[in-house]
Amino acid sequence: MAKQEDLFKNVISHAKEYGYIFASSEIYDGLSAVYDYGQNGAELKKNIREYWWKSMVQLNQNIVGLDAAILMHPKTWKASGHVDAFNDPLIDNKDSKKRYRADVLVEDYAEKILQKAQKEIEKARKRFGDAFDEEQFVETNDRVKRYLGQRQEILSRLADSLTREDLKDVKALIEELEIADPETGSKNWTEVRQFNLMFGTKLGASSDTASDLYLRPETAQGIFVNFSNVQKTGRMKIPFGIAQTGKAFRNEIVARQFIFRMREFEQMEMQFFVRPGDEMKWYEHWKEERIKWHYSLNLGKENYRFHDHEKLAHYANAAADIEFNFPFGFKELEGVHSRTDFDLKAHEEHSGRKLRFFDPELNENYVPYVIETSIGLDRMFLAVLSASLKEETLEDGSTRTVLKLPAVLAPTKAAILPLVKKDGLPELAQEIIDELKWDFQVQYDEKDAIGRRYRRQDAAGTPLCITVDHESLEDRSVTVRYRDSMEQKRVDIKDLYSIIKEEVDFRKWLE
RNA sequence: GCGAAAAUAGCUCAGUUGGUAGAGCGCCACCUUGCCAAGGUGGAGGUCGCGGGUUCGAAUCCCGUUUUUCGCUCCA
Repeated sequence: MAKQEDLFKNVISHAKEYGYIFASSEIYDGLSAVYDYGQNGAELKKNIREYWWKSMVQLNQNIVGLDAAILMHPKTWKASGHVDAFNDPLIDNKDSKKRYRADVLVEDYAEKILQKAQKEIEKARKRFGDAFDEEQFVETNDRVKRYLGQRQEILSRLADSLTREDLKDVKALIEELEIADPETGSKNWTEVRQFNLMFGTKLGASSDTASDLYLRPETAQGIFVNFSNVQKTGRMKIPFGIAQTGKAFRNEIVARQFIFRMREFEQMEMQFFVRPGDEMKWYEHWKEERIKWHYSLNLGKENYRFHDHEKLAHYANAAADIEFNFPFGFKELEGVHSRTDFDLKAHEEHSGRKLRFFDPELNENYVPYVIETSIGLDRMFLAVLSASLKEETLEDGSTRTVLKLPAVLAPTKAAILPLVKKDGLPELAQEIIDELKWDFQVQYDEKDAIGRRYRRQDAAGTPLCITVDHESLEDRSVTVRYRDSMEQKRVDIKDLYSIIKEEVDFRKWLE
């Protein structure tokens, strides 16, 4: 365990040292759970995004892209359920230090009263046998009437307080009912506080006329509200998908574990619209497709596993996570969800617009069902980075730090190194760069001994080093040195393009 | 949000009972060498996280605060 913590610390400090990730606004002490991507991080992140985008949009004729705005009409979040689901009144117990949802505490209490009433009913049923009339009993038995009345009173007062956002009254209710911490029995509660998981902002410059908006907590809704636009203008036929990458924002109570849980993060989502009844077939299809995508990067199959949801969200009828073995254990990396027609139906109701598809084969109109694949780009970044960082012991007993990034994702594809910085070697190196830079991200380095430069590129994740020496001036050949094997071979300068291409080719990696 | 720990140069860390701020690595320049991190010379870089207090004097003692890490909690 201690070893795992060390590994995670190494990943974090390596990420900073080699220009991958910096704390946001670091010169002002940083901003909690917000990070910036540095010169190498920006490249790696872009390459991951591109690897995903190509696999979705470019390789599938029935999937198209979209780039919806972060700001959306406030009704969107009412329809999606986020206004209700992301608004939790929370209360802490001062003795046990446990945190609970205040409304759940009260609801559980009301549930207990209901159980008492049901016990009475069961008792009566046994007593009266077949002659038992439940309806009549409930209406006439004082004890049952009292229980049910009590329950009703509690629940309506809770609902009333929550709609008025009167949190003081929720606290008062908990005190009046003498609700105790379910685990410890303590009644020493803090005030009830509202945590809105969505970031609010204002549209309009003057504060009195401005209207309240939210920064989107997920990118999916941008796809749903554009369903008909894309379907009609793209002449899309079911089944088809809409893919999107973009920022989403959540005001997490506790955001931690480096870039794993951030307040501002980037999602890569694809919503696949299918005929109702076909959803399980497509759910299985996309589970398989997505895990194949992950395996293609060779980060180790043993580092992935599926986790099927037992408890389903309000919108789903099947859901699985693809979990990755991060330095702090297996955690969610991607979700594949069968979202039913929940979202499109909700938007139909709230907008009054039809979000349907006319299926010529069935000759009927329906609201399509949706299979969602949703992956956190920042989490994928962390997965790639932490799985790639290796400390190797070489044959001679010395060690080297090497970042074995998949070459297709590496920020710099090749470093061009003159053996010495004289005799015309730098000039030839520069000539090679000027030829390669049109197709690949390449870098020049002439500082320090050649061995040291190799190691520097190893640690930064560059898959290839190309060394120019005196022989190069005579026969236009150079040494290519491979990061992972440390092997070298002599090649012609004119072959460099195809050698690099072979290493970083999208098709070679994904097919 | 609660509890615990930490914060000194780009990085890793020393810094004695309170007395002018240090090392190694890295970085920059020049010289030398040249195929796996190891040569030489010179140089830049720090209000010791921030704010207050005690003191003749605070990196060091006290209080507060911010950030980070770990545990709990939360996670459509």
